Amino acid sequence: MFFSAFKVTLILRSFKRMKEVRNLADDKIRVRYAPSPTGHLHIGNARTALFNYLFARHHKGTLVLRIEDTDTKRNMAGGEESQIQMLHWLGIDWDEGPDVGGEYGPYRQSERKDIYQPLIQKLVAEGYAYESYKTEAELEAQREAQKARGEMPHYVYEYAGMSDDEKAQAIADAKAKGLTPVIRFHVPADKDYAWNDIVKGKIDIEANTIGGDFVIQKRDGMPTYNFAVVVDDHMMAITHVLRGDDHIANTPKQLMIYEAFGWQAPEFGHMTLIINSETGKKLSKRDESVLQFIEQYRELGYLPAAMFNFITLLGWSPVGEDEIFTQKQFIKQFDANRLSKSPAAFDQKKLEWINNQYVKKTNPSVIADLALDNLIEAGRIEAHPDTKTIEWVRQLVNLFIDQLSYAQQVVSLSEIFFDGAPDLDEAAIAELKIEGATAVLNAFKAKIEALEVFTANRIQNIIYDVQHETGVKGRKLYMPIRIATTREMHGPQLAESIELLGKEKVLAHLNETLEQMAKW
RNA sequence: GGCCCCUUGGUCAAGUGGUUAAGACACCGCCCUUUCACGGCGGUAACAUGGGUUCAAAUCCCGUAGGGGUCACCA
Repeated sequence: MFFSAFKVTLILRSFKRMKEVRNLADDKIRVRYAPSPTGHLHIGNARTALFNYLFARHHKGTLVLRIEDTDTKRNMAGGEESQIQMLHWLGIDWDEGPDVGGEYGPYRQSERKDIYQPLIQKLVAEGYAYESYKTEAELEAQREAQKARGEMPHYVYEYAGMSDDEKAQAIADAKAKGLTPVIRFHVPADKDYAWNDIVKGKIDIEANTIGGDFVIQKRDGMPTYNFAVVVDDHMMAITHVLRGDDHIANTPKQLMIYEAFGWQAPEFGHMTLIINSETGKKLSKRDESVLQFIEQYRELGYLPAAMFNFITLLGWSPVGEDEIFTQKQFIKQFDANRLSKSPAAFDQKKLEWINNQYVKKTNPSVIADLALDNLIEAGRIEAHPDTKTIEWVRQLVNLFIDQLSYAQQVVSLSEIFFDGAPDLDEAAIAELKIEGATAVLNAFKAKIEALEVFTANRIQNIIYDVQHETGVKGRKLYMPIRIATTREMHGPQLAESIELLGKEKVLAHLNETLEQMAKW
Protein backbone atom coordinates (compact mmCIF):
# COMPACT_ATOMS: atom_id res chain seq x y z
CA MET A 1 0.00 0.00 0.00
CA PHE A 2 1.08 3.54 -0.66
CA PHE A 3 -0.50 6.93 -0.22
CA SER A 4 -1.77 8.67 -3.29
CA ALA A 5 -1.38 12.41 -3.53
CA PHE A 6 -5.12 12.58 -3.15
CA LYS A 7 -5.04 10.77 0.17
CA VAL A 8 -2.25 12.93 1.47
CA THR A 9 -4.27 16.01 0.62
CA LEU A 10 -7.25 14.60 2.45
CA ILE A 11 -5.20 13.83 5.51
CA LEU A 12 -3.62 17.25 5.54
CA ARG A 13 -6.99 18.86 5.16
CA SER A 14 -8.59 16.99 8.01
CA PHE A 15 -5.58 17.75 10.17
CA LYS A 16 -5.99 21.42 9.42
CA ARG A 17 -9.66 21.21 10.31
CA MET A 18 -8.92 19.44 13.59
CA LYS A 19 -6.63 22.24 14.55
CA GLU A 20 -9.23 24.86 13.85
CA VAL A 21 -11.86 23.06 15.82
CA ARG A 22 -9.56 22.60 18.76
CA ASN A 23 -8.65 26.27 18.79
CA LEU A 24 -12.14 27.52 18.41
CA ALA A 25 -13.81 25.12 20.79
CA ASP A 26 -11.73 26.40 23.66
CA ASP A 27 -14.11 27.99 26.12
CA LYS A 28 -11.45 30.34 27.37
CA ILE A 29 -11.88 32.43 24.25
CA ARG A 30 -11.82 36.08 25.14
CA VAL A 31 -12.50 38.79 22.59
CA ARG A 32 -13.05 42.48 22.86
CA TYR A 33 -14.73 45.38 21.16
CA ALA A 34 -12.65 48.49 21.69
CA PRO A 35 -14.20 51.71 20.42
CA SER A 36 -12.90 55.16 21.00
CA PRO A 37 -15.61 57.48 22.28
CA THR A 38 -15.28 60.04 19.55
CA GLY A 39 -18.90 60.04 18.48
CA HIS A 40 -21.97 57.98 17.89
CA LEU A 41 -21.98 54.31 16.98
CA HIS A 42 -21.05 53.97 13.34
CA ILE A 43 -22.30 51.15 11.12
CA GLY A 44 -18.80 49.84 10.60
CA ASN A 45 -18.01 49.79 14.29
CA ALA A 46 -21.35 48.20 15.01
CA ARG A 47 -20.40 45.41 12.67
CA THR A 48 -17.07 44.87 14.40
CA ALA A 49 -18.89 44.72 17.72
CA LEU A 50 -21.44 42.34 16.26
CA PHE A 51 -18.93 39.84 14.94
CA ASN A 52 -16.97 39.88 18.17
CA TYR A 53 -20.22 39.32 20.01
CA LEU A 54 -21.22 36.41 17.78
CA PHE A 55 -17.78 34.91 18.01
CA ALA A 56 -17.75 35.12 21.80
CA ARG A 57 -21.27 33.79 22.25
CA HIS A 58 -20.85 31.00 19.73
CA HIS A 59 -17.80 29.69 21.56
CA LYS A 60 -19.26 30.46 24.96
CA GLY A 61 -16.36 32.77 25.55
CA THR A 62 -16.11 36.23 27.00
CA LEU A 63 -16.74 39.58 25.37
CA VAL A 64 -14.95 42.58 26.79
CA LEU A 65 -15.86 46.20 26.12
CA ARG A 66 -12.84 48.45 26.36
CA ILE A 67 -12.88 52.18 25.83
CA GLU A 68 -9.86 53.46 23.93
CA ASP A 69 -9.77 57.06 24.98
CA THR A 70 -6.07 57.88 24.84
CA ASP A 71 -6.66 60.80 22.51
CA THR A 72 -7.91 63.31 25.02
CA LYS A 73 -8.51 65.90 22.31
CA ARG A 74 -10.89 63.74 20.33
CA ASN A 75 -12.95 62.29 23.13
CA MET A 76 -16.52 63.42 22.88
CA ALA A 77 -18.65 64.10 25.89
CA GLY A 78 -21.35 61.44 26.08
CA GLY A 79 -19.69 59.39 23.35
CA GLU A 80 -19.21 56.37 25.56
CA GLU A 81 -22.77 56.40 26.86
CA SER A 82 -24.13 56.82 23.38
CA GLN A 83 -22.13 53.87 22.07
CA ILE A 84 -23.16 51.66 24.95
CA GLN A 85 -26.78 52.58 24.52
CA MET A 86 -26.78 51.79 20.81
CA LEU A 87 -24.96 48.49 21.31
CA HIS A 88 -27.61 47.47 23.82
CA TRP A 89 -30.32 48.58 21.43
CA LEU A 90 -28.87 46.25 18.80
CA GLY A 91 -29.05 43.42 21.28
CA ILE A 92 -25.34 43.20 22.05
CA ASP A 93 -24.21 42.68 25.62
CA TRP A 94 -20.81 42.02 27.12
CA ASP A 95 -19.34 40.33 30.14
CA GLU A 96 -16.72 42.84 31.17
CA GLY A 97 -16.49 46.55 30.60
CA PRO A 98 -16.48 49.97 32.22
CA ASP A 99 -20.19 49.75 32.97
CA VAL A 100 -20.32 46.17 34.24
CA GLY A 101 -16.86 45.76 35.77
CA GLY A 102 -14.76 42.61 35.64
CA GLU A 103 -11.52 41.16 36.90
CA TYR A 104 -9.32 42.74 34.29
CA GLY A 105 -10.24 46.39 34.77
CA PRO A 106 -10.14 49.24 34.60
CA TYR A 107 -11.66 49.13 31.14
CA ARG A 108 -10.93 52.68 30.08
CA GLN A 109 -7.43 53.29 28.81
CA SER A 110 -7.39 56.73 30.36
CA GLU A 111 -7.62 54.98 33.73
CA ARG A 112 -4.73 52.63 32.99
CA LYS A 113 -1.85 55.07 32.80
CA ASP A 114 -0.24 53.53 35.87
CA ILE A 115 -0.13 50.25 34.06
CA TYR A 116 1.45 51.61 30.87
CA GLN A 117 4.09 53.85 32.42
CA PRO A 118 6.33 51.21 34.01
CA LEU A 119 6.08 49.02 30.94
CA ILE A 120 7.20 51.85 28.72
CA GLN A 121 10.09 52.54 31.10
CA LYS A 122 10.99 48.88 30.95
CA LEU A 123 11.26 49.04 27.18
CA VAL A 124 13.43 52.15 27.43
CA ALA A 125 15.66 50.54 30.04
CA GLU A 126 16.10 47.46 27.91
CA GLY A 127 16.90 49.46 24.80
CA TYR A 128 13.72 48.62 22.87
CA ALA A 129 12.60 52.23 23.02
CA TYR A 130 14.12 55.65 23.45
CA GLU A 131 13.33 59.28 24.10
CA SER A 132 12.77 61.34 20.98
CA TYR A 133 13.04 65.10 21.10
CA LYS A 134 12.16 65.96 17.55
CA THR A 135 9.31 68.44 17.64
CA GLU A 136 6.22 68.07 15.53
CA ALA A 137 7.32 71.10 13.54
CA GLU A 138 10.69 69.49 12.82
CA LEU A 139 9.04 66.26 11.78
CA GLU A 140 6.64 68.11 9.55
CA ALA A 141 9.55 69.93 7.91
CA GLN A 142 11.32 66.60 7.46
CA ARG A 143 8.27 65.09 5.80
CA GLU A 144 7.99 68.06 3.47
CA ALA A 145 11.65 67.80 2.52
CA GLN A 146 11.24 64.10 1.83
CA LYS A 147 8.24 64.72 -0.37
CA ALA A 148 10.12 67.45 -2.23
CA ARG A 149 12.83 64.91 -2.99
CA GLY A 150 10.20 62.50 -4.23
CA GLU A 151 10.55 60.25 -1.21
CA MET A 152 7.72 59.04 0.89
CA PRO A 153 7.56 60.60 4.35
CA HIS A 154 9.15 58.53 7.07
CA TYR A 155 10.82 59.04 10.41
CA VAL A 156 14.62 59.08 10.33
CA TYR A 157 16.44 57.93 13.44
CA GLU A 158 17.55 61.17 15.03
CA TYR A 159 20.66 59.79 16.71
CA ALA A 160 21.94 58.08 13.60
CA GLY A 161 25.72 57.70 13.57
CA MET A 162 26.18 59.04 17.10
CA SER A 163 28.21 57.30 19.75
CA ASP A 164 26.57 56.59 23.09
CA ASP A 165 28.24 59.66 24.56
CA GLU A 166 27.11 61.90 21.72
CA LYS A 167 23.60 60.59 22.07
CA ALA A 168 23.62 61.21 25.81
CA GLN A 169 24.86 64.71 25.14
CA ALA A 170 22.14 65.41 22.58
CA ILE A 171 19.51 64.29 25.05
CA ALA A 172 21.01 66.37 27.81
CA ASP A 173 21.00 69.42 25.53
CA ALA A 174 17.37 68.89 24.62
CA LYS A 175 16.44 68.50 28.28
CA ALA A 176 18.31 71.69 29.10
CA LYS A 177 16.13 73.47 26.56
CA GLY A 178 13.12 72.27 28.50
CA LEU A 179 11.86 69.93 25.76
CA THR A 180 9.61 67.04 26.73
CA PRO A 181 10.28 63.87 24.79
CA VAL A 182 8.01 61.29 23.23
CA ILE A 183 9.04 57.67 23.47
CA ARG A 184 9.69 55.82 20.24
CA PHE A 185 9.88 52.10 19.71
CA HIS A 186 13.01 50.99 17.95
CA VAL A 187 11.90 49.00 14.92
CA PRO A 188 14.14 45.98 14.37
CA ALA A 189 15.82 46.11 11.00
CA ASP A 190 15.42 43.40 8.40
CA LYS A 191 12.89 41.32 10.24
CA ASP A 192 9.69 39.82 8.97
CA TYR A 193 6.47 39.92 10.91
CA ALA A 194 3.97 37.35 9.78
CA TRP A 195 0.77 35.97 11.12
CA ASN A 196 -1.95 33.64 9.98
CA ASP A 197 -4.95 35.89 9.71
CA ILE A 198 -8.32 34.34 10.55
CA VAL A 199 -9.95 35.96 7.56
CA LYS A 200 -7.16 36.78 5.11
CA GLY A 201 -4.79 33.88 5.57
CA LYS A 202 -1.05 34.38 5.80
CA ILE A 203 0.15 37.98 5.88
CA ASP A 204 3.82 38.82 5.92
CA ILE A 205 5.22 42.31 6.34
CA GLU A 206 8.84 43.43 6.51
CA ALA A 207 9.76 45.61 9.45
CA ASN A 208 11.60 48.18 7.40
CA THR A 209 8.56 48.99 5.29
CA ILE A 210 6.44 50.38 8.09
CA GLY A 211 7.80 53.92 8.21
CA GLY A 212 10.45 53.92 10.90
CA ASP A 213 10.47 54.02 14.68
CA PHE A 214 7.00 54.79 15.92
CA VAL A 215 5.78 56.65 18.96
CA ILE A 216 4.52 54.60 21.89
CA GLN A 217 4.17 57.43 24.39
CA LYS A 218 2.96 60.87 23.45
CA ARG A 219 4.24 64.12 24.81
CA ASP A 220 1.27 64.34 27.15
CA GLY A 221 2.32 61.06 28.73
CA MET A 222 -0.49 59.01 27.17
CA PRO A 223 0.44 55.82 25.37
CA THR A 224 -0.39 55.63 21.69
CA TYR A 225 -2.94 53.23 20.32
CA ASN A 226 -0.38 50.73 19.07
CA PHE A 227 1.17 50.40 22.49
CA ALA A 228 -1.97 50.47 24.61
CA VAL A 229 -3.78 47.78 22.60
CA VAL A 230 -0.92 45.38 23.04
CA VAL A 231 -0.68 45.91 26.77
CA ASP A 232 -4.42 45.74 27.26
CA ASP A 233 -5.01 42.76 25.02
CA HIS A 234 -2.27 40.92 26.86
CA MET A 235 -3.30 41.92 30.36
CA MET A 236 -6.95 41.26 29.59
CA ALA A 237 -6.01 37.82 28.27
CA ILE A 238 -7.58 38.47 24.88
CA THR A 239 -7.21 35.39 22.69
CA HIS A 240 -8.65 36.61 19.37
CA VAL A 241 -8.62 40.08 17.88
CA LEU A 242 -11.29 40.65 15.25
CA ARG A 243 -11.08 44.14 13.83
CA GLY A 244 -11.30 46.13 10.61
CA ASP A 245 -8.67 45.49 7.97
CA ASP A 246 -7.54 49.09 8.19
CA HIS A 247 -5.55 47.72 11.12
CA ILE A 248 -3.45 45.36 9.03
CA ALA A 249 -0.61 47.84 8.79
CA ASN A 250 -0.65 48.25 12.58
CA THR A 251 -0.31 44.57 13.25
CA PRO A 252 3.44 44.27 12.65
CA LYS A 253 4.04 47.17 15.03
CA GLN A 254 2.01 45.41 17.65
CA LEU A 255 3.78 42.12 17.02
CA MET A 256 7.10 43.88 17.69
CA ILE A 257 5.87 44.99 21.06
CA TYR A 258 4.63 41.52 21.94
CA GLU A 259 8.03 40.28 20.97
CA ALA A 260 9.88 42.86 23.07
CA PHE A 261 7.90 41.88 26.14
CA GLY A 262 8.14 38.20 25.36
CA TRP A 263 4.37 37.89 25.33
CA GLN A 264 2.34 35.59 23.13
CA ALA A 265 0.29 37.49 20.59
CA PRO A 266 -3.40 36.67 20.12
CA GLU A 267 -4.88 35.39 16.88
CA PHE A 268 -5.77 38.18 14.49
CA GLY A 269 -8.63 38.40 12.05
CA HIS A 270 -8.98 41.43 9.83
CA MET A 271 -12.46 41.94 8.52
CA THR A 272 -13.17 43.91 5.40
CA LEU A 273 -14.46 47.41 5.57
CA ILE A 274 -17.96 48.40 4.52
CA ILE A 275 -17.86 50.44 1.35
CA ASN A 276 -20.16 52.95 -0.25
CA SER A 277 -21.58 51.35 -3.39
CA GLU A 278 -21.51 54.70 -5.19
CA THR A 279 -17.87 55.51 -4.60
CA GLY A 280 -16.43 52.07 -3.95
CA LYS A 281 -14.53 53.50 -1.02
CA LYS A 282 -14.79 52.82 2.66
CA LEU A 283 -17.72 54.52 4.30
CA SER A 284 -16.49 57.86 5.40
CA LYS A 285 -18.23 59.64 8.20
CA ARG A 286 -18.56 62.71 6.03
CA ASP A 287 -20.29 60.70 3.34
CA GLU A 288 -23.83 62.00 3.03
CA SER A 289 -25.32 59.44 0.65
CA VAL A 290 -25.61 56.72 3.29
CA LEU A 291 -26.92 57.01 6.80
CA GLN A 292 -23.89 56.05 8.86
CA PHE A 293 -25.00 55.93 12.43
CA ILE A 294 -27.10 53.31 14.16
CA GLU A 295 -29.01 56.01 15.95
CA GLN A 296 -30.33 57.36 12.66
CA TYR A 297 -31.84 54.01 11.81
CA ARG A 298 -33.41 53.73 15.20
CA GLU A 299 -35.01 57.11 14.72
CA LEU A 300 -36.47 56.07 11.38
CA GLY A 301 -38.15 53.20 13.11
CA TYR A 302 -35.93 50.36 11.98
CA LEU A 303 -36.13 47.33 14.23
CA PRO A 304 -33.00 46.32 16.14
CA ALA A 305 -33.30 42.64 15.23
CA ALA A 306 -33.49 43.58 11.56
CA MET A 307 -30.42 45.78 11.82
CA PHE A 308 -28.62 42.97 13.59
CA ASN A 309 -29.61 40.58 10.82
CA PHE A 310 -28.65 42.94 8.00
CA ILE A 311 -25.28 43.92 9.42
CA THR A 312 -24.38 40.31 10.09
CA LEU A 313 -25.01 39.48 6.44
CA LEU A 314 -22.62 42.24 5.44
CA GLY A 315 -19.36 40.39 5.13
CA TRP A 316 -20.49 37.07 6.49
CA SER A 317 -22.66 34.35 5.02
CA PRO A 318 -24.53 31.44 6.55
CA VAL A 319 -24.32 27.94 5.11
CA GLY A 320 -27.80 27.45 3.66
CA GLU A 321 -30.00 29.65 1.56
CA ASP A 322 -31.95 31.40 4.30
CA GLU A 323 -31.11 34.93 5.25
CA ILE A 324 -33.49 35.76 8.05
CA PHE A 325 -32.43 34.43 11.43
CA THR A 326 -33.01 35.07 15.08
CA GLN A 327 -30.09 36.20 17.16
CA LYS A 328 -29.97 32.78 18.76
CA GLN A 329 -29.69 31.12 15.36
CA PHE A 330 -26.93 33.48 14.34
CA ILE A 331 -24.98 32.66 17.47
CA LYS A 332 -25.42 28.95 16.91
CA GLN A 333 -24.20 28.97 13.35
CA PHE A 334 -21.60 31.72 13.47
CA ASP A 335 -18.30 30.63 12.02
CA ALA A 336 -15.42 33.08 11.71
CA ASN A 337 -14.06 31.04 8.83
CA ARG A 338 -16.97 32.26 6.73
CA LEU A 339 -16.08 35.92 7.08
CA SER A 340 -15.71 37.42 3.63
CA LYS A 341 -12.34 38.54 2.30
CA SER A 342 -13.68 41.17 -0.04
CA PRO A 343 -15.42 44.36 0.99
CA ALA A 344 -19.21 44.66 1.04
CA ALA A 345 -21.26 47.59 -0.18
CA PHE A 346 -24.00 48.94 1.99
CA ASP A 347 -27.27 48.13 0.20
CA GLN A 348 -30.09 50.31 1.48
CA LYS A 349 -32.72 48.41 -0.53
CA LYS A 350 -31.77 45.12 1.03
CA LEU A 351 -31.89 46.62 4.49
CA GLU A 352 -35.38 47.89 3.75
CA TRP A 353 -36.47 44.47 2.56
CA ILE A 354 -35.06 42.78 5.64
CA ASN A 355 -36.68 45.29 7.93
CA ASN A 356 -40.01 44.75 6.18
CA GLN A 357 -39.68 41.02 6.84
CA TYR A 358 -39.34 41.81 10.54
CA VAL A 359 -42.09 44.43 10.52
CA LYS A 360 -44.54 41.84 9.24
CA LYS A 361 -43.59 39.44 12.01
CA THR A 362 -43.68 42.00 14.78
CA ASN A 363 -46.68 42.82 16.95
CA PRO A 364 -48.39 45.70 15.10
CA SER A 365 -48.69 47.73 18.26
CA VAL A 366 -44.89 47.90 18.43
CA ILE A 367 -44.74 49.32 14.94
CA ALA A 368 -47.60 51.67 15.73
CA ASP A 369 -45.71 53.02 18.74
CA LEU A 370 -42.67 53.70 16.57
CA ALA A 371 -44.78 55.33 13.88
CA LEU A 372 -46.52 57.42 16.50
CA ASP A 373 -43.18 58.95 17.44
CA ASN A 374 -42.45 59.64 13.79
CA LEU A 375 -45.85 61.22 13.23
CA ILE A 376 -45.36 63.47 16.24
CA GLU A 377 -41.88 64.32 15.05
CA ALA A 378 -43.30 65.24 11.65
CA GLY A 379 -45.89 67.49 13.24
CA ARG A 380 -48.81 65.39 12.04
CA ILE A 381 -49.95 64.60 15.53
CA GLU A 382 -49.60 66.59 18.69
CA ALA A 383 -47.28 65.39 21.40
CA HIS A 384 -48.96 63.42 24.20
CA PRO A 385 -51.89 62.21 22.10
CA ASP A 386 -55.07 60.98 23.78
CA THR A 387 -56.10 57.33 23.67
CA LYS A 388 -58.52 57.94 20.82
CA THR A 389 -55.74 59.34 18.67
CA ILE A 390 -53.45 56.48 19.59
CA GLU A 391 -56.15 54.01 18.57
CA TRP A 392 -56.60 55.89 15.31
CA VAL A 393 -52.84 55.69 14.61
CA ARG A 394 -52.90 51.96 15.28
CA GLN A 395 -55.56 51.51 12.65
CA LEU A 396 -53.66 53.76 10.29
CA VAL A 397 -50.45 51.79 10.71
CA ASN A 398 -52.32 48.53 10.20
CA LEU A 399 -53.40 49.75 6.79
CA PHE A 400 -49.80 50.11 5.67
CA ILE A 401 -47.99 47.55 7.73
CA ASP A 402 -47.39 45.01 4.97
CA GLN A 403 -45.52 47.51 2.86
CA LEU A 404 -43.56 49.31 5.55
CA SER A 405 -39.81 49.18 5.17
CA TYR A 406 -39.51 51.22 8.33
CA ALA A 407 -42.00 52.94 10.61
CA GLN A 408 -41.26 56.47 9.52
CA GLN A 409 -42.57 55.71 6.04
CA VAL A 410 -46.04 56.00 7.52
CA VAL A 411 -45.56 59.76 7.55
CA SER A 412 -45.36 60.07 3.77
CA LEU A 413 -47.72 57.19 3.01
CA SER A 414 -50.50 58.71 5.07
CA GLU A 415 -50.47 62.23 3.67
CA ILE A 416 -54.07 62.16 2.55
CA PHE A 417 -55.21 61.63 6.11
CA PHE A 418 -53.69 64.88 7.26
CA ASP A 419 -53.49 67.36 4.44
CA GLY A 420 -56.33 69.03 2.57
CA ALA A 421 -57.72 67.51 -0.61
CA PRO A 422 -54.97 67.22 -3.20
CA ASP A 423 -55.61 68.22 -6.82
CA LEU A 424 -56.71 65.44 -9.12
CA ASP A 425 -54.20 64.36 -11.70
CA GLU A 426 -55.07 63.64 -15.32
CA ALA A 427 -55.36 59.92 -14.91
CA ALA A 428 -57.81 60.41 -12.06
CA ILE A 429 -59.88 62.83 -14.05
CA ALA A 430 -60.02 60.39 -16.95
CA GLU A 431 -61.22 57.74 -14.53
CA LEU A 432 -64.06 59.94 -13.29
CA LYS A 433 -65.20 60.67 -16.82
CA ILE A 434 -65.97 57.01 -17.37
CA GLU A 435 -69.69 56.38 -17.71
CA GLY A 436 -71.47 55.57 -14.49
CA ALA A 437 -69.10 57.41 -12.19
CA THR A 438 -71.49 60.22 -11.41
CA ALA A 439 -74.32 57.85 -10.63
CA VAL A 440 -72.08 55.84 -8.34
CA LEU A 441 -70.90 58.89 -6.50
CA ASN A 442 -74.35 60.39 -6.02
CA ALA A 443 -75.68 57.15 -4.64
CA PHE A 444 -72.65 56.71 -2.44
CA LYS A 445 -72.84 60.25 -1.11
CA ALA A 446 -76.49 59.94 -0.16
CA LYS A 447 -75.81 56.79 1.83
CA ILE A 448 -72.72 58.17 3.51
CA GLU A 449 -74.61 61.25 4.62
CA ALA A 450 -77.17 59.05 6.26
CA LEU A 451 -74.61 56.78 7.91
CA GLU A 452 -74.52 57.14 11.68
CA VAL A 453 -71.94 54.58 12.71
CA PHE A 454 -68.94 55.39 10.57
CA THR A 455 -67.03 52.12 10.47
CA ALA A 456 -65.26 50.24 7.72
CA ASN A 457 -67.83 47.46 7.93
CA ARG A 458 -70.77 49.77 7.37
CA ILE A 459 -68.94 51.62 4.65
CA GLN A 460 -68.20 48.40 2.83
CA ASN A 461 -71.88 47.50 3.01
CA ILE A 462 -72.73 50.85 1.50
CA ILE A 463 -70.42 50.11 -1.39
CA TYR A 464 -72.23 46.82 -1.95
CA ASP A 465 -75.56 48.63 -1.83
CA VAL A 466 -74.34 51.12 -4.42
CA GLN A 467 -73.31 48.21 -6.58
CA HIS A 468 -76.80 46.69 -6.48
CA GLU A 469 -78.46 50.02 -7.00
CA THR A 470 -76.43 51.16 -9.97
CA GLY A 471 -75.38 47.86 -11.44
CA VAL A 472 -71.80 49.10 -11.60
CA LYS A 473 -69.15 46.82 -10.19
CA GLY A 474 -65.44 46.17 -10.00
CA ARG A 475 -63.01 48.85 -10.93
CA LYS A 476 -65.74 51.13 -12.29
CA LEU A 477 -67.37 51.04 -8.88
CA TYR A 478 -64.37 51.33 -6.62
CA MET A 479 -62.23 53.75 -8.57
CA PRO A 480 -64.68 56.68 -8.59
CA ILE A 481 -65.33 56.22 -4.89
CA ARG A 482 -61.64 55.98 -4.12
CA ILE A 483 -60.79 59.07 -6.11
CA ALA A 484 -63.68 61.13 -4.88
CA THR A 485 -63.09 60.31 -1.22
CA THR A 486 -59.32 60.12 -0.99
CA ARG A 487 -58.54 62.24 -4.06
CA GLU A 488 -55.89 59.67 -4.99
CA MET A 489 -55.98 56.71 -7.37
CA HIS A 490 -53.85 54.54 -5.13
CA GLY A 491 -54.02 53.73 -1.49
CA PRO A 492 -54.76 51.02 1.04
CA GLN A 493 -58.06 49.19 1.46
CA LEU A 494 -60.85 51.56 0.59
CA ALA A 495 -63.43 51.08 3.33
CA GLU A 496 -60.81 51.27 6.05
CA SER A 497 -59.28 54.34 4.47
CA ILE A 498 -62.67 56.06 4.37
CA GLU A 499 -63.30 55.25 8.00
CA LEU A 500 -59.99 56.72 9.03
CA LEU A 501 -60.54 59.79 6.92
CA GLY A 502 -63.71 60.48 8.88
CA LYS A 503 -67.17 61.42 7.74
CA GLU A 504 -66.51 65.13 7.61
CA LYS A 505 -63.46 64.94 5.40
CA VAL A 506 -65.00 62.31 3.17
CA LEU A 507 -68.08 64.41 2.50
CA ALA A 508 -66.00 67.50 1.86
CA HIS A 509 -63.93 65.59 -0.70
CA LEU A 510 -67.04 64.10 -2.29
CA ASN A 511 -68.70 67.49 -2.66
CA GLU A 512 -65.62 69.10 -4.07
CA THR A 513 -65.21 66.31 -6.58
CA LEU A 514 -68.83 66.36 -7.66
CA GLU A 515 -68.70 70.12 -8.14
CA GLN A 516 -65.64 69.73 -10.33
CA MET A 517 -67.33 67.00 -12.34
CA ALA A 518 -70.40 69.13 -12.93
CA LYS A 519 -68.28 71.59 -14.88
CA TRP A 520 -66.98 68.99 -17.32
C1' G B 1 5.02 55.93 -4.70
C1' G B 2 6.45 51.72 -0.78
C1' C B 3 3.97 47.98 1.79
C1' C B 4 -0.48 45.09 2.35
C1' C B 5 -5.29 43.34 0.88
C1' C B 6 -9.17 42.37 -2.67
C1' U B 7 -11.51 40.87 -7.75
C1' U B 8 -18.17 35.40 -9.34
C1' G B 9 -24.53 39.21 -12.34
C1' G B 10 -26.27 46.38 -10.68
C1' U B 11 -25.57 44.85 -5.04
C1' C B 12 -24.71 40.91 -1.15
C1' A B 13 -23.01 36.22 -2.00
C1' A B 14 -22.61 30.11 -2.40
C1' G B 15 -18.72 27.58 -4.42
C1' U B 16 -12.27 24.60 -1.80
C1' G B 17 -10.33 20.51 -9.43
C1' G B 18 -15.47 17.54 -12.84
C1' U B 19 -22.06 21.85 -10.88
C1' U B 20 -27.16 23.08 -16.28
C1' A B 21 -22.05 28.36 -11.73
C1' A B 22 -26.82 28.20 -5.92
C1' G B 23 -29.70 31.74 -3.26
C1' A B 24 -31.18 36.84 -1.69
C1' C B 25 -31.99 42.23 -2.84
C1' A B 26 -32.89 45.28 -7.07
C1' C B 27 -34.93 45.16 -12.07
C1' C B 28 -38.57 43.10 -15.83
C1' G B 29 -42.96 39.99 -16.95
C1' C B 30 -47.19 37.05 -15.45
C1' C B 31 -50.77 35.65 -11.56
C1' C B 32 -53.68 37.23 -7.24
C1' U B 33 -56.53 41.86 -6.76
C1' U B 34 -61.29 47.71 -6.67
C1' U B 35 -56.04 50.67 -6.82
C1' C B 36 -51.37 50.49 -4.26
C1' A B 37 -48.74 47.15 -1.52
C1' C B 38 -48.06 42.13 0.30
C1' G B 39 -47.77 37.28 -1.61
C1' G B 40 -46.97 33.44 -5.60
C1' C B 41 -44.64 32.03 -10.28
C1' G B 42 -41.14 33.04 -14.04
C1' G B 43 -37.19 35.91 -16.56
C1' U B 44 -32.69 39.08 -17.82
C1' A B 45 -27.88 39.09 -15.75
C1' A B 46 -21.52 36.92 -13.39
C1' C B 47 -16.28 33.75 -12.63
C1' A B 48 -11.34 41.19 -14.45
C1' U B 49 -7.35 39.60 -17.99
C1' G B 50 -3.05 36.77 -20.12
C1' G B 51 -0.12 32.64 -19.46
C1' G B 52 0.81 28.02 -17.22
C1' U B 53 -0.20 23.04 -14.18
C1' U B 54 -3.98 19.17 -15.19
C1' C B 55 -7.62 14.36 -18.86
C1' A B 56 -10.41 18.44 -16.49
C1' A B 57 -9.65 25.10 -13.61
C1' A B 58 -14.36 30.09 -10.94
C1' U B 59 -11.40 26.81 -7.85
C1' C B 60 -3.94 25.58 -7.90
C1' C B 61 0.70 28.64 -9.71
C1' C B 62 2.89 33.08 -12.18
C1' G B 63 2.21 37.71 -14.55
C1' U B 64 -0.97 42.02 -15.94
C1' A B 65 -4.91 45.28 -15.11
C1' G B 66 -8.40 47.47 -11.93
C1' G B 67 -10.09 48.67 -7.08
C1' G B 68 -9.19 49.39 -1.92
C1' G B 69 -6.42 50.00 2.77
C1' U B 70 -2.26 52.16 5.12
C1' C B 71 2.00 55.11 5.53
C1' A B 72 0.36 60.70 12.61
C1' C B 73 2.58 62.48 19.16
C1' C B 74 -5.81 59.26 15.48
C1' A B 75 -7.76 55.01 16.83
